[in-house]
Amino acid sequence: MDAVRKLLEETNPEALHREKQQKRVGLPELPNSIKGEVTLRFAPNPNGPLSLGHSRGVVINSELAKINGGRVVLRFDDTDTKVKPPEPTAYSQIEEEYEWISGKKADVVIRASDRMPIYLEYAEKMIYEGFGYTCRCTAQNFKKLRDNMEECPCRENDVSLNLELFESMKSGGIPEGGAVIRVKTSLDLPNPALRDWPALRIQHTPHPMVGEKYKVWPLLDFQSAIEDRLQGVTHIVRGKDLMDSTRKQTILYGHFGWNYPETLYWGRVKLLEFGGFSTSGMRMEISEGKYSGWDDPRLPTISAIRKRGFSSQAIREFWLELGLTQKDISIPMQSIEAKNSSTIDSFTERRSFVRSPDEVIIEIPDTIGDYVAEVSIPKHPDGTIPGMREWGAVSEKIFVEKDDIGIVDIRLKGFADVKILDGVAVVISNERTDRRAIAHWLPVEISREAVLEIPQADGIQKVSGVIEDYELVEGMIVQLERVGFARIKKIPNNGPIMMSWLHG
RNA sequence: GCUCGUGUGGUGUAGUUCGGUCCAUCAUGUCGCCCUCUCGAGGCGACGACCCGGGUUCAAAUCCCGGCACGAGCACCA
Repeated sequence: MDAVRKLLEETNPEALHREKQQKRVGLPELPNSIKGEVTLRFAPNPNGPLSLGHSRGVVINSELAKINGGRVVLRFDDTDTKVKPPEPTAYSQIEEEYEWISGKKADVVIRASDRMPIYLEYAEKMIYEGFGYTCRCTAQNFKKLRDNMEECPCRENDVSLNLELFESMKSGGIPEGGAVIRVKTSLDLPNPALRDWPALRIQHTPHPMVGEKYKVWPLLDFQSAIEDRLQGVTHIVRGKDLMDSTRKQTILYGHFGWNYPETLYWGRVKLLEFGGFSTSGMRMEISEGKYSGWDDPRLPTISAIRKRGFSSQAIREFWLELGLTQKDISIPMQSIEAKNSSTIDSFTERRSFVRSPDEVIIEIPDTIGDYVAEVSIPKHPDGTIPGMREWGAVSEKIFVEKDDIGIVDIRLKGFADVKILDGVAVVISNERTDRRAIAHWLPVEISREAVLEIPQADGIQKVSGVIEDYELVEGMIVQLERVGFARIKKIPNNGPIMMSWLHG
């Protein structure tokens, strides 16, 4: 060891003074970027509102824009009218959800369906220049040829015929599946997915936003490539399942004589409790009545988790900590919940919620010396929220959880040490006399019936009890002492207060 | 099958570019303790990892070669 040390002193003295390593925080440097001249984009399909999975894109892109002095283009990739047709209400909802997640409006908002003339123009230019052609092969036939690195017969058609066919496609003269516009690539590319890839196809299904105006629609790889160029996108951050998109688009950029943006990737994320994030899948299950709507608490959508009470800061910190690795990962929901706990805890008031409440009679023995019946408990134990919950003077009836009564010697939080026997709690002292367990409880006067709804995979579990009826407001998030975080969902004039479970 | 990508504790993540106190960072988790009054909060502590096999080197998580495992793409979806 000493020999090594000596050697190091001679050859590499700095190595001896290395500091204990620290964890790098925040996103890594954006390659090839100039501060203030960075443009990123977030391009969801508006076939439904945003899911938790989408929020990664919002967070990463908006954060990169923030630290690089750049901007984010929110682009609706709505060029599929058939397989994943757009949902008209999703556009504005996504804009709003983007703002909620990132804390800032998108700098630019565009819809691909509004910009069709531009894409068609570029398609025509591509054909005219000879690096695009109209292919009338069936998908199966083309695949067969492509797999053998063989040209399809349409490839040799001259430009005028290609243009003529393109016109015919646009005017509706060719049925769906009857033709496609392809980008010429080298056919001996090792990756078969890249060979003469399709850029535009025919769709006769009307588009929910622009109707039947267009019969030819660009595919993602073409539309996205053109639009990124037009918007001056400098950096693309996308899932690594889209690596082939990068390669296809790079070929197209080459044809046009453009330089492709820097591209970064993230791996696939699965939430253990939910699996993947399929918008179309959720859309189907909602319409089947399996879920009450996009904001059903069992769904991994932004609207659902937001309604449940997750903070956008927690979502941001969560994704930022995962960073930009290309690993495919599975995350337990618990880790987002832990993040949320730490972000909301300091500004979340405490309340007592007694489950399975049993009535207990308070008895104050004559032998007790100083006794105070008044109870007031801090709204937050650390004082981050000033003020007390003033319960007033405790009369004789209180509620205690069934399980706590069995403990016998217990402390009623914020009030007194008691001994509970046969439904009677004999007060020992207001002050703590020993290290007995502390239980939450409620005087009858300030308690009100309440039901806590806990979403489960197979339905909603309902836990009933009594809630501390002190300054409760519909919509507020509280931490139920010894239970967990919950949202006050509904305070009806009659009947129990409804609460929805957030997490522990 | 072809193509591409990824392998650091239970789960994530830092460190890998340019080999060196790296007996490896941080968070979460699990377990334990504490709490000036929540045993699902908070505080403190413990546990726990470089995919495998070779090679280069005084020195390998880091470089080279070969395996293996996992994931994704191969749609006229995005």
